[in-house]
Amino acid sequence: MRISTKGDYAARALQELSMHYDRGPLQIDAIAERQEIPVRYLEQLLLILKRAGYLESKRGVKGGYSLAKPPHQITLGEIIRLMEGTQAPIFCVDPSSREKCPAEKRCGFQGVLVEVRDAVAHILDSVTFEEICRRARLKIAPRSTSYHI
Amino acid sequence: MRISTKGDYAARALQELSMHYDRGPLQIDAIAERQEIPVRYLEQLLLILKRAGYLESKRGVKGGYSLAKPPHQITLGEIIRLMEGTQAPIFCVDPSSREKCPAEKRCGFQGVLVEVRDAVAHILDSVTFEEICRRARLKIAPRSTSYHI
DNA sequence: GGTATCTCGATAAAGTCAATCGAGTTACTC
DNA sequence: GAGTAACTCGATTGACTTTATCGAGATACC
Repeated sequence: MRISTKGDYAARALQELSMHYDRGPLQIDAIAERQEIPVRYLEQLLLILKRAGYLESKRGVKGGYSLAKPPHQITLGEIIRLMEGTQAPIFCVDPSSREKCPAEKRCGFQGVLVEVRDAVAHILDSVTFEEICRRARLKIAPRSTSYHI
Repeated sequence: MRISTKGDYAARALQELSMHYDRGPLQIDAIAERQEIPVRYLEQLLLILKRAGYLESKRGVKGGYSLAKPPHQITLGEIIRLMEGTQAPIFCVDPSSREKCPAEKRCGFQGVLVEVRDAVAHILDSVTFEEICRRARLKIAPRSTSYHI
């Protein structure tokens, strides 16, 4: 699995939105500025997230984006899969691909690659954005033990 | 981590050479044919493997490539790293990269990505080409319990 | 001397990634 | 109801990477 800027930016945007959850919409410009993402590119990514049901948007003055569900119901794994297309390290162990490996019958490492894929998926699917927020807050204010959303 | 044809082809070539270990050199054409790899492309990959010390070559009639060390001393992990450049899912957790993440101070998922990187490395580094041969042979002749190199 | 084979660097075709742009549409505010 | 702030959407572009392909050469064996 490789994470390109697409998945990276999307995850970072969702982190910002999670940290702002229940406090009204956040504007594209604000997210882009805080995470140093090109605005016009972020625009596209937020649209993808919206169409997939993760975000709600509001137009006009005081508009912006907000989460369509609480941070603890969104995992990093689903976002990466949505943005990157797959998590498989190689096409022959990609469940969403129907392309078949020509050497499958004499391939000794396909099994290993399946293990890799599953290990990665297990880690990413077990982390929600609530957890990501918690970790981000620990970095920003390491001494704080309180927990605000 | 993503495995492109480069790492894929290299690993498959090494598998062929491992299965032929101690039985003299194998020619590029033979390897290419068995694994359905473009000959002129495989040529380049074998050169990389040779320069890195994994292969020996012999020119002229009955020449070809052979392993420079026994299959159990080569891991899939080192080959993937050699061919793909890195195993890190993203630049900010790539130990060989000096590029720094601009958002590190407020990033909640860098830790998760480190976990992913280490999990992948652990799996790939624990598999040698001896093991890969064993698995390939099981596929080719599932009933055989004998073990030949 | 001739043939089989590896060696090496240059080049090219194709695809992907990461934006950038322009022209909308919607909704709020005054 | 005019104006402005904000999201929407599709097209395009430039750079880069991947995946080869090619031609000419060097080496070893018979």
